[in-house]
Amino acid sequence: MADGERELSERKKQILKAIVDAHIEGGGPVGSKAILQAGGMNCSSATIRNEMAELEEMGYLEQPHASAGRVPSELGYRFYVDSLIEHYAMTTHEIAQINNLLRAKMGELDQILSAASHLASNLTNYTGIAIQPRTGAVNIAKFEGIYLEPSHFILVAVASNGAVKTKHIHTDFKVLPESVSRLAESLNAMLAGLSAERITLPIIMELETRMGADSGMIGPVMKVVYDLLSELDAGAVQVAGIDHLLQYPEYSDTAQFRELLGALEKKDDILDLVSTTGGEGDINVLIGSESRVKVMNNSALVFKPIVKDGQTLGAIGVLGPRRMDYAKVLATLEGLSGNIENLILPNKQLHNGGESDG
Amino acid sequence: MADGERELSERKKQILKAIVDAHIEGGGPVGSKAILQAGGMNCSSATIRNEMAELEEMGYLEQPHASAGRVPSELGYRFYVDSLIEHYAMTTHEIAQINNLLRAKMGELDQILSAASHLASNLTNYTGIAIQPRTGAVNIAKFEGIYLEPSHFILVAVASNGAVKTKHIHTDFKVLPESVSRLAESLNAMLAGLSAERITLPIIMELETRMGADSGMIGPVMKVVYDLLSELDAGAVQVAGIDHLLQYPEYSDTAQFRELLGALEKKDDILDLVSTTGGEGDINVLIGSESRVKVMNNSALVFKPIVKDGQTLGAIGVLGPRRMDYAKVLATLEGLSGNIENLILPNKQLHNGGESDG
DNA sequence: TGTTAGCACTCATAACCGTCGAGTGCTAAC
DNA sequence: GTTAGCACTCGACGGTTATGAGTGCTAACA
Repeated sequence: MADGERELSERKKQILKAIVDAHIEGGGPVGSKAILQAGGMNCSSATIRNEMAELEEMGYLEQPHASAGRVPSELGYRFYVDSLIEHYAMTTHEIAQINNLLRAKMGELDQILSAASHLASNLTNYTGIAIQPRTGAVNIAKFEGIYLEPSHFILVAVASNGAVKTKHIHTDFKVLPESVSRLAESLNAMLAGLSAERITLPIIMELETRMGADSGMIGPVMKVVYDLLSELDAGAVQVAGIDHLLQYPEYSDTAQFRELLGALEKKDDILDLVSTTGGEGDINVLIGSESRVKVMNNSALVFKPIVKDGQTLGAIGVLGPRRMDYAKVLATLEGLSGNIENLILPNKQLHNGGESDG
Repeated sequence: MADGERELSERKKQILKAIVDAHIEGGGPVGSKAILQAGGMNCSSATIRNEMAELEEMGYLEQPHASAGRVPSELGYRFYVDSLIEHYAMTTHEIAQINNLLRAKMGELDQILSAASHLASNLTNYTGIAIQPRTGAVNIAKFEGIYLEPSHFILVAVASNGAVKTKHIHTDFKVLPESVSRLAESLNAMLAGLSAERITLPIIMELETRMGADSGMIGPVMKVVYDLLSELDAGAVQVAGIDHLLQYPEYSDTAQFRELLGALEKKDDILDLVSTTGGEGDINVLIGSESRVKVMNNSALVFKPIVKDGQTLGAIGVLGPRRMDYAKVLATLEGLSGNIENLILPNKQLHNGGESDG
C-alpha cells in the first residue's frame, strides 16, 4: 500500500476525474457503469470496478454503503483540484458580466467587494462572500471635521488602508466652525498614524492644551476616535446568495443548515479562517474539514485575497457544497479578482477614466 | 351567519384566545381537551367543541383535517392581535439588554438600526430586520473635500437626513489642496439642497466657471455626486438572525424557505412593503397574505417606523411564522424604537452624555 | 498478468398495510 | 344550554416486502 500510493496510473486518474466530474454534476454516488457511459474509457465495467476498489483503498473514494457507487473523499477532491482539474473557459456572457464591474458606478472597496460577491454568487450558483479582514494594524492617516451647526459636527477619519469612516458628534456646548477646523488640525498633528495603543495620556493632554478654550471637545472626541479605530479594524463579512445553497441536497438537513447560517452571521469563523489561511494572494481552496470550522465540514470554501502593494485589503470567496464546480469557481474568482485589482491599481498608474477607488 | 358575526361572545373570545396562545406555544393544532387543561374554562370539552365549530364557521379557525384540532386562521390572528392580545411584561434582563443600546458606542443611524435588528432577533427568536426606506427626496446638505495627495482626494456628502457618504476621487491631473477646498465651497454654493433632477446644465456650467483652471475636476465630480445621490436614497435592508427561523417547523419546506431567503436578499419587496404600508409611526402587523408578498404568506411581519420631526428615517421589524408571539414582539419593538428615538432626539434637546447621533 | 463476463449478494428506497390514538361530530340525557 | 358517551375519521408510526442499482468475487480468456 505504501508504495502503491506513490503515483496514480493514468487510468486511475481518468477514472477518479470521471467520478468527481459525475458526482459534481449529479450529486449521487457514481457507479462503474455510469463511468463507462460517460465515455472515454476503453475497458469494461468490471475493470473499472477493480480500479475503483483500489482507489477506495488508497483513500480517494468512499462508499456510502455496500451496494452504492463511489463518492469522492476529501482526499479525492484535493487531488482533483490539485492535479486533475480542467481549465474552465468562461462564456462571453460571463466575461461581459464581470467586465461590467469596471464600468459600474462605484468607489469604495467595500462596495466593490459586495458587488463582486453578488456576481460570484450569481455566476456560480453558490454563495458569494466578501471579506475585509481584521488587520490589527490600522491607523487613521487623516482627520477632517465638518461643521454643521452649533454643538453638532462630523468627524471624518481616513484610514491608512483607504477606508473612510464618519461620525456625528453632538456637544453640550456651542462649537464654532473655527474650533472644528482647529480640532481636525490638532488631531492630524497628534494622532495621525497612531494605533489605539500608542495614543497615550500625554498625547491627550497635549491635545487639550492645543484646543485651549475648546478643550471640552476632547473628551467626547477621543471616545469617537477610539470607536473609529475599533470599527476600522473590526473586519467585515458580507454574504450574498445564501438561498442558492438550498438547491443542493447536501443542505436539506435543516438543523445543519441552520448552524451554517449562524456561522455566516457571526462572521468570526470566516474572518479567522481567511486571516489564518491567507497564502499571499493565491487562491485558497478549503475542502470540508480542511477549514477548521466544524459546521463547514460538508462544504467547501474557495477564496482569493485582494492584494495591493503587498497589503491584503480584502478577499472574495465562494461557499458551496464539497462537490462544487471547482473549475468554474476558480475561473470566476480569478476573473473577478483581476478586475478588482485593476480597479484599485496603485494610484498614480495608468488612468484613463474618471474616478475609481483607492 | 351574517348577524351571527356581529360580535363574539365572551366565551368565544376566551376560547379563541386560548387556541391562539396554545398554537403559538406549541405549533400544532389544538383540541378541545387541551383548552380545558389550560384552565380558565368552566364548561366541558363538548361545549368547547360546539363553540369551536361555530368559530370555524365564522372563519376564525381552520381544521387541517377531520380528526385534528383547530388552528387559527388569518382572521383569527387578526382578531387576536387587534382585540385579545395581552400586554407582555418584559423581564428586567430584556429591558437591560435594550437599555445597553444607549450606552453602547455608536453614532450613525444605520449602525443603530443594525444593532437594534440584532437585538430584536435575539430577544424574540425570530428574524430581525432593519430598514432604511427609499425617500425619493434626499438631497445633499453639505459637501466637504479632503485632499490626500496630488490627483487623489475624497468627497464627503452630508445628506439632509443626516446620513454621510464618502467617495475617493482620482484624477488624471494634479489637484492642489486649495482646489479641493474651492471645489467643496462651489458645490455647497451651487448644489446644496438640490435633488438630482434639479441639477441642470446651467448649474454645471456655472460650477465649471467657478473652478476656473480646475474645471476639469467637474466632470468626474458630477458623476460622483450623482452616485452619491443615488446611493443616498437607494434604501437599505439589513437582516439579522435568519437562522432562528429554521427552528420552526413551518420553515422546514426547503424550497419555500429558499424563496423567502431570496426575497430577503433582494430587499425590494421588503422596501416596497414598508414604504407602502407605513402608518405614520405606528406599529404595523402584517399577517400572512396581508403583506402582498406571496412568499411571505406563511409568515408575519411586524415593523415599527422610526420617525423624527415627522420624517421616517427607518424602521425596525421582526419576521417570523404567522404564529409568532405577537405580544412579545410588539413589546420588544416598542422598547427598541423608544430607545432609538431617544438616541436621535432633536439635536439641541436635553443632552447629558457625550456624543450620539443625528 | 491484466481483462472480462457472469452471478450471487447487499442494502437503500419506496410502497403497502395494519395498528394506534388524538380529536372530532352527533345523539341523547340532563 | 350543557354534558356524557360513542362511533367515526385520519394522520403518524412501525413492520414487511418488492425493487433495483451496484458491488465483489470467481472463473474463463488474451
